[in-house]
Amino acid sequence: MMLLDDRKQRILQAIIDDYISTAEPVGSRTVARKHELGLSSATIRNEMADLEEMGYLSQPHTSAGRIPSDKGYRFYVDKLMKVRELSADETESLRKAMEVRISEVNQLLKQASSVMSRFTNYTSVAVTPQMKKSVIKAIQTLPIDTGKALVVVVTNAGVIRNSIVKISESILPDTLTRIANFLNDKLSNMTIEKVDKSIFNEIERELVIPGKVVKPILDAVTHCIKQIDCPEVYLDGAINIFNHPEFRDISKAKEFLSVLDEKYVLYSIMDSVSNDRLINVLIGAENKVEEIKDCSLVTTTYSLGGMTIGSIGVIGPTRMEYSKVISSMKFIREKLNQEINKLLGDVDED
Amino acid sequence: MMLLDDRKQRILQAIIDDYISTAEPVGSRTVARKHELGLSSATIRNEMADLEEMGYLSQPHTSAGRIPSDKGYRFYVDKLMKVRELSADETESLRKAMEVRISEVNQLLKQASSVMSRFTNYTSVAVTPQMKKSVIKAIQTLPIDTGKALVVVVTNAGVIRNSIVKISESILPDTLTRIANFLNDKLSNMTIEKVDKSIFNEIERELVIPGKVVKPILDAVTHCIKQIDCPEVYLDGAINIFNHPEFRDISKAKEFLSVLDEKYVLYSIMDSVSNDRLINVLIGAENKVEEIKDCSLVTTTYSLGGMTIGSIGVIGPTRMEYSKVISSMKFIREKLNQEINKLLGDVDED
DNA sequence: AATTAGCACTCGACAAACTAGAGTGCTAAC
DNA sequence: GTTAGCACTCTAGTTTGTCGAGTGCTAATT
Repeated sequence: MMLLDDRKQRILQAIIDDYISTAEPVGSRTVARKHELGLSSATIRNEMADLEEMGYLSQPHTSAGRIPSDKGYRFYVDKLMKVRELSADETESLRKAMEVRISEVNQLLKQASSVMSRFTNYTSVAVTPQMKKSVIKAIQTLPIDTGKALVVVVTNAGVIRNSIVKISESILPDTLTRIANFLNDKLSNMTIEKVDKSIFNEIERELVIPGKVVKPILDAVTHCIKQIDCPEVYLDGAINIFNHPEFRDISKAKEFLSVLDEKYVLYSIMDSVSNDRLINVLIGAENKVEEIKDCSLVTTTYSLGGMTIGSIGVIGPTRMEYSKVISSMKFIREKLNQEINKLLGDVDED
Repeated sequence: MMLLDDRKQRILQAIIDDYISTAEPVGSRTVARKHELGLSSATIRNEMADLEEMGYLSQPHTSAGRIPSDKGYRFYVDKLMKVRELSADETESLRKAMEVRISEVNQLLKQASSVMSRFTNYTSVAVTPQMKKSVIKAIQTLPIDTGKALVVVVTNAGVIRNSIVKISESILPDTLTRIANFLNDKLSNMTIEKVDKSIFNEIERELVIPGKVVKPILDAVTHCIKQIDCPEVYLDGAINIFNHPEFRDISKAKEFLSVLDEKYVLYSIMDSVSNDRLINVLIGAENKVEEIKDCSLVTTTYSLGGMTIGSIGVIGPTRMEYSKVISSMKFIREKLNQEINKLLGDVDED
């Protein structure tokens, strides 16, 4: 495959920069005028025809300027784009926005998502991963009231779930404590994927307590574990899409928003993004969901002790300010990792 | 003020029924044709002119049919509308949709909201109320790991919040239990609005435990209480608005969605609705938020032992299928109250 | 051989002009 | 009190024409 020579690259960059800021197809004259390449429009015209043939640009219709194709954006993001430095004001406001007392990891993610959407003017998504590999740290049962108890499950990733159970009123707090201790012995330090029916059966056999009390508690534990494993999706700044002309058409806006409404679709997209890089960029049809094939997605993940505990992404039109999004996301990622450590740092020890 | 005679009422009803189903301004001919009132279009024309003068109808422009005004809808909802009975299929599918094992009240609300939006094809909002009047049932501290403990607060309304605290590693589980017992003695059965700085100061004075441990735990309790009191807003079916022609205009859709995005605006609307009736209907400009002055809101609340623990609403264009919305909401309300009782029935005892 | 100027052509966006149709208000007849 | 008839109004949709930006090609220039 033919490579882009230096001049072609500069022209491509000029076109994409221009298109990102104006949203209008870019013509040869514009390139010649605005960017000082020392070339006439005719020359640029020829180069643009080449770039189109090579698949980096496309034409909405014959007598319009060119717009970047997915391939064009890909090249731009990988090779051409100048990384934008955040100004002091910007870092300051991001830093401030992340300074909130937060007690659970999910809340932190949610907050980060909100910050990103406001800062970038795009829509932001945050998801918690499947937690199959996370480890149970503690299980506790608390008497709340006559006939009621609370079951709490805590994992090494700082996720906490609880569930109320009705129990016979004759159960003494001590009994509950005994059950909790037994559950802790059996289950703590296990990954949740390993917790299954057979273990519960075993527990039910070994733990002989009069009155039907063990079963409902085990059910509650199961329920908590299911909830821990069940990924959550947070969304922010959905209406930001109305700021971008590509969604002026109502049916486009609807398509986009309908994807956001289906949380599991969103989840599967976020989940399928490979996370081999710090920041991942998925351009246009690189994602498989038809409805958002004109959108790009910039994502990153957070981890604690080698375990991914959440990922966050910004989604907007392919004509996205990649530079701004990527640099702010790097910053937020950093900040978020710090916060997570502050919060849970020493809980984890692998 | 002049009252509507029987014929005017029937004509008004015909017009509104028609407009609700077609979304097109209704002309005199249409009324004469579709609804068998035994009157000619000319007569109806005269009556319509009267109805307009009286404020029940309005004309988008001189040579169009009439559309109902807010006042017209109000009369329709209060007096004219035939209550729609849900079919067996419909009740069945609603009943099924509400059958999910759910452990916390908020989840239940969220589920109800989702069901309503799917069933009605409008957007649904659910909010938890301010919980100032709710009563602390239990506070517990759990050791999770060396240097970490979990603080859990439970209220009579079934709301549970927790917060992680870092504590010195030398604190023994027994000490934690002692602290918890002390907190329970002091705080349980108090309404959360009564819990303030001075009580915490008192506790800090009386509860002498070496090592800085009491303070962080109290902070965590404060944090949990703040969270309990902090209302939450759930949203579902936002894209449903695209099904309705009044939002075909992108700026209208944006206005609507921007209100949904501002959770606190939504909250304040839902909160301000008087709940003196089973089902409340707020039509058009009856709500004070400019952006949704062309929308109506149908709401209801759920309570447990006299305390409101959540409210849910459906929001859509003023041209709403009030009948369907109201009847399904009645059903969901019923169902939800049952579920809440099943879940928390005997926790509460006033 | 690469670059540029020049020119005919294409196409979409926009505005002006026109048409069809639905609905009204009014008057006069029933 | 009700209805038929008619002139009038206004919107939505279509047609037509114009403008301008941009292209591709060819021939001249460096």
